[in-house]
Amino acid sequence: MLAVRSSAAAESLTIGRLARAAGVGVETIRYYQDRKLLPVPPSTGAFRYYPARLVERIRFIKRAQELGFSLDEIAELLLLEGSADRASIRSIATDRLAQIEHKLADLKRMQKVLRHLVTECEHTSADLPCPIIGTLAATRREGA
Amino acid sequence: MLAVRSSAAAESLTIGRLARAAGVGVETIRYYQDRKLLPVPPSTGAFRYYPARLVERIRFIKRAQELGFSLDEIAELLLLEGSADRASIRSIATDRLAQIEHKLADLKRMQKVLRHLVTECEHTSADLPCPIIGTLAATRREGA
DNA sequence: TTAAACTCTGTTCCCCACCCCAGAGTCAAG
DNA sequence: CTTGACTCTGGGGTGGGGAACAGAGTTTAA
Repeated sequence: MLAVRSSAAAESLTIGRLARAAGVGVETIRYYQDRKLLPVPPSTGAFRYYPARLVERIRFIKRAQELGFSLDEIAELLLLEGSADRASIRSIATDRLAQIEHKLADLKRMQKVLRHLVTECEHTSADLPCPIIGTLAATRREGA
Repeated sequence: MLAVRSSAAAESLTIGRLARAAGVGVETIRYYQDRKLLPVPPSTGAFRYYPARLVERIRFIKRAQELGFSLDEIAELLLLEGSADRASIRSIATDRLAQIEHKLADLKRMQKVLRHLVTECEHTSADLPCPIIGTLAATRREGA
């Protein structure tokens, strides 16, 4: 008998079982509690017992993380969960989208430069100094 | 007379002047010293004096950072600076390029999913639950 | 009943690239 | 010679997302 600690049919789990069920570590759950992403159930006795539905909540968090949301953003999403305020939810998502697009632009620039440098390095005479180092070392004199 | 502390014509700077000349903070220089990216000059007297050529070295570091190299990678590049070992230099650069391309792929996936979710959210009835939340909350049952 | 496995709270550590502070000493200009 | 700007060493904090551990108590299966 490890379940049914709280009222009626709500199964409850110890923190370790909850962690395993959700595929995270125990410390992660405690960390999410600190970050207010998960509730801290009252301790009836020595241990705390967690409703099984928190498994879904943890998976929500993990899926949101895969999309690049920070834990703070996820906390906001959780507050808005089940609310009718879809504009606010969209706003968090579009902010995140903008961050992603910004980062994409950065990375594409880097990719272009690095690709160019590697190609240069492959195709210039081995007697000359390496163009990768050379470019990094060069003081760019804009005008000249 | 604040220069010419060391031998002959090599101008030397205090750490603050070096920092300003290179456009970084004093702490950054000390940090780079800890990380072995910059030498720690011997202290002749109470203060240390830095050769002006370190300005170029710091700029090298900063330019490499803009291309996304970590300080450890930059340390390797600095060791190879001036060497004829262009294959090793290229190898560091192509590793970094691979990291960038990996990250680009991740971000493009996220972008795609988020764009889709935002569009869905905009175009579905306001009476229904928000599809952004819904998707995050949904337990993916692969088979069904 | 006993031993293994678990839980509790609290603290500390990890990576990365710095930033900020304190207090004491020092240097350069006026 | 004073003043103000600087330097020295050493320590702490940041954010993100946890991991690891200590020491004591608890539960549970055999």
